[in-house]
Amino acid sequence: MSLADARLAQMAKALGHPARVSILRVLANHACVCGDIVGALPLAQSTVSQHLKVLKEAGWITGAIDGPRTCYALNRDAIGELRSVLDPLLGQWEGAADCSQEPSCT
Amino acid sequence: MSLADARLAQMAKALGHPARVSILRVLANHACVCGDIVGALPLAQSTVSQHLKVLKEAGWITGAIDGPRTCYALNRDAIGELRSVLDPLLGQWEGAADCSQEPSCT
DNA sequence: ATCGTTTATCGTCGATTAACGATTAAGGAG
DNA sequence: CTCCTTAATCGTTAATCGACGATAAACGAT
Repeated sequence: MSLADARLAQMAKALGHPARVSILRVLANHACVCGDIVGALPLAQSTVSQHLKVLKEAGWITGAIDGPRTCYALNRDAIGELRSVLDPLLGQWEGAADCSQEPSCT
Repeated sequence: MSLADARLAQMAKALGHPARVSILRVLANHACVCGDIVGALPLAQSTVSQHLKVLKEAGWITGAIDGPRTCYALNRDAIGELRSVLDPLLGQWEGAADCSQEPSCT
């Protein structure tokens, strides 16, 4: 229930949709497009806009207004943040007790 | 839309709830408990059971039946799988074009 | 000032999720 | 066999999500 749990859950939740993973992949390859994402995905413009909003609120991307369009880019800080939150959890993995050898389970 | 996208989304979606992150943390610390998780979280037994089911279906944990109880453990393979899917994506990050310097955005 | 382009927001609808209590199923202990 | 414990499942309810079309807002160009 820690704050880190909530933050990790927020980032993971934003990742938890195939369309949003695809969007991140598009942004990783290309530069920062916007309406181009609509062209790259089989989704309506409003739907893509919604997904972008979710990703932005979770901190995965940034959006810069550029005239009539908005330029989206990956947020590099998000990587570090994800790793800093995920690694401690995954690090414990390695040393985690194995059920089948634990007396509490047999 | 690749298969990897769907898999990543599936794992992330399962992580995308604070209670499930907490459950993973409990399993990382302790050994593999089961009803103990109910005691560690402010949730009803049926709710915890549901979350465990989600985590198991996503491959995050394994469940071994042990008499009248079930012993849950972190699935070590999940770490590797997550990393193998996530790292290539995050790796592209570093080389991703920056919006503010791209001609397509100015 | 008006038009066309681009994106965000609104309203809606069906599907899914999260939570709970109640019930059922499976074993171990007496 | 009968209790007791443990966990999974069922049924329900409220809330959230995902998708869409339609609309509105912001801006550049004519």
